Amino acid sequence: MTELEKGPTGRRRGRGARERILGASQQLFREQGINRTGMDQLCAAAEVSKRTAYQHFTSKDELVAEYLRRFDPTVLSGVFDRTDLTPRERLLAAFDIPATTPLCPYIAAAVELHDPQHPASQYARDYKKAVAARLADTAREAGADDPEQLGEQLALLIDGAAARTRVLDADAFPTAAAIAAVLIDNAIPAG
Amino acid sequence: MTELEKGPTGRRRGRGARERILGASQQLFREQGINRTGMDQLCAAAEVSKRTAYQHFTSKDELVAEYLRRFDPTVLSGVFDRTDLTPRERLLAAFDIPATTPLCPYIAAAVELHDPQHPASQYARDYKKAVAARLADTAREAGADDPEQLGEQLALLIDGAAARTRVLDADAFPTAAAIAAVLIDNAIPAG
DNA sequence: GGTTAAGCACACAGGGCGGTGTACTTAGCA
DNA sequence: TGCTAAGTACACCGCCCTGTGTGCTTAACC
Repeated sequence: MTELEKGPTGRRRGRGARERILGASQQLFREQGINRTGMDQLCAAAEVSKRTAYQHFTSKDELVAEYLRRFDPTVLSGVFDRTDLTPRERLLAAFDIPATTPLCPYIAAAVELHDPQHPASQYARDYKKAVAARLADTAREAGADDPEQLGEQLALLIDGAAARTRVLDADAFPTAAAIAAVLIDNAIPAG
Repeated sequence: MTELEKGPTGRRRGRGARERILGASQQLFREQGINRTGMDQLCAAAEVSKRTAYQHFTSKDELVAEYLRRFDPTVLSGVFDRTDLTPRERLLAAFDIPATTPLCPYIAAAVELHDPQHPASQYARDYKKAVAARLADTAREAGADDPEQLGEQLALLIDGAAARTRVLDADAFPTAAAIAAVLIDNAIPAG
């Protein structure tokens, strides 16, 4: 006599609570921020009882850490995997994507959590370094003089565009892309 | 028989509460963040009773707005006023200063308040635009081809360095300064 | 010296949040 | 069919936070 909806697996709504919690986190933490999203609201959105949530994650901090660790990087990695683009085009394409995303969740998390020792802050650093490394790889592929430097510079541009977009409420990625074009042309001997 | 300390004006500690509140805000909001700083703590630091604080500011939001509106921009404006430097040197000097400041308080406020309609968010936008305008002025003075564009670009670099410094817990301003040097040299015909 | 504005001390209301306790229900499996 | 793991519903605790009410004290100025 249950009126609960059945998922694609044919299981009861309740099954797979952990994934639904993480899914709701992705949405709510980004839209509203971490501190402004209470566990009550999050559980309601995930269609999960609060008790269950605290059986999967011992605390909200742990949930936040997992949310950042598991942050879906397909948006950015998708750019690096596009074989139809030249390395130079791939570097520039990195500035087209994030315009849709309001602000890099790692920057927001670093501000909101405000504790460099927080496990989530560690994941944020890891992610930032990983992005810079991938940019450096592509820069090397493009034949840049100093790929590490260029990768770090491009990563800084992305973060700057993200932060400025957030504060000014206006897309700053075109400006960043223009700078990137200059840097890339300066760093690649042949052009 | 009062044991209260006397200030330089000879007045009782209690006088000038508003200024002390704003002063404590400057320190605590920056060090701990806005949301993590309670009014109790702030009043204690300002040596002001809570009741008095709420007579000067009807709400914490109003205090936050005033804190941002009154944010002391001498650090940055001091750079622009240095007549001993060439315009080009002044543009580059803008990347030496903010290393001491943990993160531009406006970026932090935009994340913490999370509401573009918040009056403080308006002040944040005003400040960002003002900085970009001053950079553009100096760029024009330096003979740049497109001063507005260069000013916007340099402002983005500053924000990027600030954000990245915060997340990575490592000074990113040298990287930003290196990019700035490239942009400036590219934008000024004579060099 | 008396008036007035500014400030103080302190308790407390009201609400939200993180987190827990308890008793019940369901799905899957042997 | 009966056991177990997963989930549910819901009340509840304690904490902290913003904001207020009340009565008292002090400084400044005429």
